[in-house]
Amino acid sequence: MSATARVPQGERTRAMRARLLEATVDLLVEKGFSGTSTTLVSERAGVSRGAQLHHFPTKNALVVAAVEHLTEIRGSDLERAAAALPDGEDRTVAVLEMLGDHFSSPVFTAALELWVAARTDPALLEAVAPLEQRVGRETHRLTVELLGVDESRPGARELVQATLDLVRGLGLANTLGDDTRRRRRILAQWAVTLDAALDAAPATKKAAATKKKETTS
Amino acid sequence: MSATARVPQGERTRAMRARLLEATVDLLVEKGFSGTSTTLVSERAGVSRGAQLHHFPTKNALVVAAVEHLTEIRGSDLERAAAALPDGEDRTVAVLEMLGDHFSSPVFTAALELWVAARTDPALLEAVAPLEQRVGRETHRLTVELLGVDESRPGARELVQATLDLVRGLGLANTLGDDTRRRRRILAQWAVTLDAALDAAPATKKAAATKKKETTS
DNA sequence: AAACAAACAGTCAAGCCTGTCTGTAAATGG
DNA sequence: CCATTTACAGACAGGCTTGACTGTTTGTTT
Repeated sequence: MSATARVPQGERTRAMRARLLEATVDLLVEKGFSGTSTTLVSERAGVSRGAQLHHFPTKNALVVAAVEHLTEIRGSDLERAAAALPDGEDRTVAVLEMLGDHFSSPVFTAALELWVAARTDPALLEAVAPLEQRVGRETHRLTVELLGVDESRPGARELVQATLDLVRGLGLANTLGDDTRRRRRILAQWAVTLDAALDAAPATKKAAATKKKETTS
Repeated sequence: MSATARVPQGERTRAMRARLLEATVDLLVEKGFSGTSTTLVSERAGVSRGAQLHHFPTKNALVVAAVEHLTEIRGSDLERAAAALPDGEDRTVAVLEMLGDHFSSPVFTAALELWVAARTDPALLEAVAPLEQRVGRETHRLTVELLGVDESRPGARELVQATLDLVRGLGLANTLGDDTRRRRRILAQWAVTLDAALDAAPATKKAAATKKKETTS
């Protein structure tokens, strides 16, 4: 009689899929996209080949699910990091370093692998493109909010975009070796320049809340 | 005696290797790194498998040679594009667009594939890292020269680096679809900001030659 | 011109990867 | 408590890739 439902099926499925997706992301970072074979994933996840194929019938299904999983991780990572930002005077530099760190983290590396692979894999592209676009838009929105940028000012929007493309480029540079020191120097300088550019003719800048900086030496 | 050297061996070797390397680079762009199999390369190059293995005994040898080949192409491409730059007043924007175009071109795409693959392939990394570093330094030098930047001024060097990392990021964004319009807008704004930042306190700026801009509205 | 070396051609085996297939255990529903 | 469905296990075949290997042609050297 005791032998009724020990572990409900929903729970089992969730755990199994989670383990597989985590292993997939880990392997993307460790071995790259082409090195992430389904056999390796099942081994790494401690899941039998049969079970894996049950939950994800094809490699594409697995990878697409991994893309979605990764997108969620990236989103929550960013929000968490944003919430932990100090409110002090060096707000801009803190925001930039937070972004720079994110785009140099393993999650970005995994995303980069998928990104590059998707370029020559139509099926993957179909899954990656919309999600990446979403992440891009959200990151933009978040950055605008964190920096208190008035996007109605001409050029402001482009400067935010440039900032994000810059950290993407820095993230790319970071994949071939630790680039932290260089990144810090560059972002510190960019923070000064960006502030100057955005404060140039403040018009109705809502950032009245934010303390204005006349930092320049 | 007339039947001496019809086609000298050196010539044949050079032509054969060139065909193989070109095919390799083409396939990197078309199919990505993992899609670039040695069989495909030999087919594409119109070279027998035996001949291929004669010139490049292993895939690694082929790819490493392709990296070097690509590095040369990138170098000469950049120099050629630099030489073709107009001398007019919008020098900065022209330089930035030239860089942006280069980092959005097929050669960059091929380099990106190698770059990403090298991250998880020690043998490849050994070949890619030093060459990429060289290209990076040369690009930096070229940019400094084209923009007439005085690197002795604090922050100037970092702004140039930021510019290059930005175009790298823009190049990355361009791989998932044509991004030309957005890139132009961003670079136009970046040019304004960069000029303002570099001209801020001109000290002994040698760019006395370059016309000064008080563009800001 | 003869011997030698380099260039070129194509076949073959070993290994890996993916996805199919058959079989077993566990859980839910009546 | 039995039937049905879902979860899990592992063997297997087909395809592709790499590099080794044998044989043929072409250029070089003396």
